[in-house]
Amino acid sequence: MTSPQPRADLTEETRNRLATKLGAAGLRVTEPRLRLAHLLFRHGNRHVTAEALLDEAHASGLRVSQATVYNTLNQFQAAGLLRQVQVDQARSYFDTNIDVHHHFYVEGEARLIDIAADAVDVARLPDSPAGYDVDRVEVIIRLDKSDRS
Amino acid sequence: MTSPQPRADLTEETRNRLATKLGAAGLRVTEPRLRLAHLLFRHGNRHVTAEALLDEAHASGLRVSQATVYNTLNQFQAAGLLRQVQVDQARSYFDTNIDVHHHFYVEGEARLIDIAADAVDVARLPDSPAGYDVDRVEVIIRLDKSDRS
DNA sequence: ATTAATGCAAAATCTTTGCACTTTC
DNA sequence: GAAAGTGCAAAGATTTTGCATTAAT
Repeated sequence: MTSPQPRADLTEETRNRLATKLGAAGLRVTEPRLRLAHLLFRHGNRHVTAEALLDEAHASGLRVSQATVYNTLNQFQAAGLLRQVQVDQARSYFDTNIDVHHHFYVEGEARLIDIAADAVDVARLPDSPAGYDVDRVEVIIRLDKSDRS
Repeated sequence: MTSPQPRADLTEETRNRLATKLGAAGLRVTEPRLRLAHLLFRHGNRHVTAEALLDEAHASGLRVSQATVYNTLNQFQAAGLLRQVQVDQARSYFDTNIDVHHHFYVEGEARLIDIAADAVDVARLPDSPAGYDVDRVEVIIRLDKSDRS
């Protein structure tokens, strides 16, 4: 029998890396944040809802409250570690990919798929209304299941 | 003194036009729907939240319930008379412009501005994942108030 | 020591729903 | 008169908040 691994693969090295990341973002390094950050960032880019992250945290043995998950997601977003994607009126999605890019979205499946920035060419943009600047341009390609004939 | 106008400028002619529109969309012609449709469609394109429409209805002397406003907006949307725009996790916006077009959005001001389809050039799109078709392409240009230096 | 983070439960928002009654077709 | 719409209030769902306790700087 191997011994239980309450902290999964959160090694000292990973902890240090994440602690640096949090520190650089101006966030205090706490155990819940470290472990949530680990869940979020360990495996490439992903899209996550608050509920999904809470479930995942619990499944991984992390006892964290709903409030902390919401606070953490919002703080990470404010700190630029996550991006919020608005595709569904019901839930918010958080994207660990903070580079400029776009999304496919399949309604009904609640599934987001990243599109690399250079895969879409937004050639021309209208002038912004006077007094306003472009913050960012979001392209969402809404998909339907194709019904073959 | 002129007599009160409980139905504002909802003339017989307008009622007939709207009744035809509802009928063509497969919706029964009822007084609340007719009056809400009038508020929505009388003055060019607009963006409206359920709350705003309810307030407007009450201000115009129409006694409708919140439930009816939500039902009506959802039915109009399902019937293709309105388009729902997802820009804010908090509230849903309904757009009376059902043609292909895009939006500016100013967060914090809860303001949507239409962009004509031909003012944006989405030159290249990635292939959709296998088994899925493009329903529609949505471009949202998020704006910030420009701070002059 | 100060300041911030966390948990818990309650509150706040927006939206939907159940059901009795009314209206449309 | 059958089917659908409406109002009312209650329920649902997601997200936020207040406050006491705990942890980080």
